[in-house]
Amino acid sequence: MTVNHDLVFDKAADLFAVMSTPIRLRIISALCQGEKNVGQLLENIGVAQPNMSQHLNILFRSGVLGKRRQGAQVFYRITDDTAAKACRAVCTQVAIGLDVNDQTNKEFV
Amino acid sequence: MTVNHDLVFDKAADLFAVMSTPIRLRIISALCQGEKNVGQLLENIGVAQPNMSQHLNILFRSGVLGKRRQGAQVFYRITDDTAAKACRAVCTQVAIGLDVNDQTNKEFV
DNA sequence: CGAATATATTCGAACATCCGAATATACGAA
DNA sequence: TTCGTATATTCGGATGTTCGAATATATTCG
Repeated sequence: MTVNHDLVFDKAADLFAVMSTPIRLRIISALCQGEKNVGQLLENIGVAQPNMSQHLNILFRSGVLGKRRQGAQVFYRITDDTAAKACRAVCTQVAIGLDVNDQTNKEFV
Repeated sequence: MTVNHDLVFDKAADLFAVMSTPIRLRIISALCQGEKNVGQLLENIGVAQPNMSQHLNILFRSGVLGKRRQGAQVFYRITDDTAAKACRAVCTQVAIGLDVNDQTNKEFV
């Protein structure tokens, strides 16, 4: 039994769309270092709080992130390794391309 | 000398945006098997010719594809391995997720 | 309970994207 | 040059995305 290619490309395109804004890539990158709550993400990433919330929701609904509430705070974490790896791979390659003086630059998580 | 993260995330997001439609993923996937001209791509992918041309142009301008003219035909090829690998990796993972009966499904180029 | 903090939702405008239709350009053959 | 084929461009409408502003909800503390 083999999978329907139409569906695969549709779903893959959806995932790429989820990763198609710098803010969401920043969020994924920040969470690669481990679970963080919204306040911590706001410290790292220059974006308004409601805007952050919307981006987090997009990442959550797409399955890239999971969340848990702890008191008044909500902690997000990466739940889709494929997305995180794609983020890391592409960001690393882009960084190498931009930084021709340091081809070993691998600082992207 | 270290690269500017803002720029990296911007450029990576652009690349993800380029890969965020099923048609363009199909094109990339088809070209992983080797260079093809526009007519051949039209045979493989159900899309109108002007539409195909627009998608090819987007992929070309972003650096994912290269092209060469040979007579009346234009041949496209993959020039950005990172994009092709990201396409392959994500499509394969999505396919595995969709096809729980065949976890070894690796047919995506 | 009321106030303070943390996070989420809704709304609307600005802007971007995708497609189909029509048209344009490039090349080869006659 | 004219015709036929191959590919590209332009335009417009429909649709989607992003952001800021305003507001709503959830939780803790006093």
